[in-house]
Amino acid sequence: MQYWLFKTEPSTYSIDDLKREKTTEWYGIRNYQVRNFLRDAIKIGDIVLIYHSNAEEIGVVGTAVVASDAYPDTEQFKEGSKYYDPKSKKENPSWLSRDISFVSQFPEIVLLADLKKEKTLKNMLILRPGNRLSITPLKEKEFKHILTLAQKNKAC
DNA sequence: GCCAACGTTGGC
DNA sequence: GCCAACGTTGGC
Repeated sequence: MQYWLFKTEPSTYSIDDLKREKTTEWYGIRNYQVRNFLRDAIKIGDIVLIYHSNAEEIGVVGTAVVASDAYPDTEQFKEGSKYYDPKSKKENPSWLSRDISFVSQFPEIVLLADLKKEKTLKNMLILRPGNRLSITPLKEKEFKHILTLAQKNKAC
């Protein structure tokens, strides 16, 4: 079992959208390192934290589970799509997607500002300045710690 | 293959 | 809206 953090801009796709759709194609990955995570490292059944970036409230908002193997990103072939890539050929697609399924939405967002206060999380990749990967691996310890923070919020 | 210019990400 | 950090592009 592995843990991952998936970033999304809620104005584009939020935890609410995922909750409504239940399962979605996680498309639009246009970074080779992240593409390789999707292809090689990520497995069906891995647990995902959903993170809202570039938003009024930045932080972790819920959990999901990886629900498919990697397959060609459907947007890369759609002319006019923001994610259209004319260099990508159907017989050798550049970009991959996986499906993820909604698991839970936290009662309250766990804010980035609060994550930064936690010693346990100080090595978490998302907190590293300049980190721009939209998917990052999480240690089990980090994942569980964030769940604990989410539970604490509920108690307040 | 180097590297400057440019574009994008993402927190503030 | 600003800007630092970083990836990508393209001329040489």
